[in-house]
Amino acid sequence: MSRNVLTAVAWPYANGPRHIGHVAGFGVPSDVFSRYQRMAGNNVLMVSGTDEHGTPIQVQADREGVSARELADRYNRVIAEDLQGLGLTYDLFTRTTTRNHYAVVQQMFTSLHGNGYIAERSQLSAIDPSTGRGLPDRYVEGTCPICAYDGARGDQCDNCGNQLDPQDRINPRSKIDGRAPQFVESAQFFLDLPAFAEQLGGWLQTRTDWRPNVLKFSANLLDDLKPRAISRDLDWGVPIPLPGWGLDSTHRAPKRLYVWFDAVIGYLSASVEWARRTGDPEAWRPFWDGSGDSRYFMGKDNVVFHSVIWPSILLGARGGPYGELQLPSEVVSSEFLTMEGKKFSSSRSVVIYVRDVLERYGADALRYYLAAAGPESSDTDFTWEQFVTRNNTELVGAWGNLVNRTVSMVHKNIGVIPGPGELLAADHAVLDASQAAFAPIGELLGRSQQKAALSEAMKVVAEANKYLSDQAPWKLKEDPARRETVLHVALQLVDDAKTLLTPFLPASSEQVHRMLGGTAVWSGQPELREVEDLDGGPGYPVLMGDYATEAVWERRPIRVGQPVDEPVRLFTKLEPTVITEELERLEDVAQ
RNA sequence: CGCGGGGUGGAGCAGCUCGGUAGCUCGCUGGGCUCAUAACCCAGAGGUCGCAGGUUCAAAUCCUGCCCCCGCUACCA
Repeated sequence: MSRNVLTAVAWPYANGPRHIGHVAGFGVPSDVFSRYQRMAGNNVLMVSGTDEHGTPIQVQADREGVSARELADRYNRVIAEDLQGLGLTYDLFTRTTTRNHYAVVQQMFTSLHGNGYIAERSQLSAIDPSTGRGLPDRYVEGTCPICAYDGARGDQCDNCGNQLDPQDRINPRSKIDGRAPQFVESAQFFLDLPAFAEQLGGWLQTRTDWRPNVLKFSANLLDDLKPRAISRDLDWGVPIPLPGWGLDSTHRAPKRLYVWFDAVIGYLSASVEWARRTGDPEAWRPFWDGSGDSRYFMGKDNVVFHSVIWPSILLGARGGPYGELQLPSEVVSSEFLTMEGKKFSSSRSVVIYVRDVLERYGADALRYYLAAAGPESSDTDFTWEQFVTRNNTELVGAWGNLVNRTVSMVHKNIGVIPGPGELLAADHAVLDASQAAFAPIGELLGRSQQKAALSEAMKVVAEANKYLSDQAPWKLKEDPARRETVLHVALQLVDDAKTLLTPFLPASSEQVHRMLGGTAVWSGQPELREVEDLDGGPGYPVLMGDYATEAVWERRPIRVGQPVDEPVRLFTKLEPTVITEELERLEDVAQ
């Protein structure tokens, strides 16, 4: 029974390389989910891309003296490389600056506008006097008129907590250059979120299987929904597809669709782009027409966009060329990863970049740690000490060593995968337990309980180690038949564990697959491809891949008679000095 | 201020929805094994489950109050 499953992964903002907090939230969980779904026989479409519009990129580009597009190009590539290195199996990882994306966003705007959910209305906006661009509230700071705290920014004072209107602050100044912004009335487009409150409320009430924190938070938002601006005074973004507001507009100040509006539509535009690239432009529809599931992965700071705003857009655009677009089946939000007790912050150099960890310790080591100790249901602290410990005891000591000792014995004593011979009660017991693990672990993965799933899979590993100790095949030199049976059982357990761990540890599972005589690809990996824009824009890199591999979520009997070579080491044991080295590295960067 | 999450042996966590010998991983102590990256296996020590009340034959688990920590509060993407 094959289902269509859309895995929608939050779009990383293209203003720098990704740190491990980012990928702990959206990256590893979404890939574990997708890999499992494919192994379970479902059709998966996993899409995402870099989010490249908006003020922060424009500001950073100005600072570096390059265009926003150049900056976005740079980090789009960096991020795509980071995610490829982690082995995230996107069917398409694209970007928001493609012509396809612009077209889909504009179509959605047009549908919403046609259905009466977008209104034009005047709003007081802060304008940067040096560039003429709009300044988001976050970029304006000043003295709080209520408590006199200097440094109040956004629309709220960090000190006394009172809501502020930006123009009320004393001595307002731009965070970018310290100059006083001008406050001008400016026409903006607003999305009528209150129009959907009732419908969303009813829908959320049916979502009983979501994580409670997402549900409660979302329900809370519905009580106080306000229309929300979807345009900005900025020339970096998707043009507004109305007469007089478009790219060629000369009689109006530059305005573009606001970045959050175009970013969430990326899920749809990337699906459309994927379909066009596969040669069947309609292939995206089964993933959006309500016949399957759609699961969205993000950090908790992003929940509002996925549980309220994106569903509103989907509801409000109905009747357009994309038909009835399904609401999220589930919004999976991760909590935050902190770093040695502090919040991750690139600007304050409290940061560990994905690429550094990949380079030094490998993708599976990082994936394992984030899956085993990540912020699945509560904020979690990353420490190097824990990273080293878990790597050495669990990956190297338990799993890597199981593979190594088993394969090594088979190679030295037999040379091929031995047949089972006569199975005793102990053999049956451990084999039955291992086979029985597939269903409950799959169930856990289906419900996004990844920590529990991984822990259960590791129990199979522990059982196998215990079995070897109990049966002690190294003492069976006088009874080669029994020894072959024990090693056969042990290899089957290794193979089972390999399958169970594949969603978490794709690269090392592939290696185990090969050690046991597998020749076809077991777990697919993403490729970075240079492609042409489909509509005549500049080319760009994407992540795509062929993920239709041998991996299936069930026991596969090992192939008796296959030659077995000396084992390769799956993981590297880390010296404790790694901890101090990394901590010193952090301090160096911070200075 | 509002909302949410959390406080369980030295560390990190599960259990709490549907009350009934407090569980897992790491660390520690002792033993075993020696196939394996000093990895693996067994046994043991260590907790009045934040505090104070309440309900109950029985509470980590339900109710009330309090203390402490963290996050979110949306025009930051």
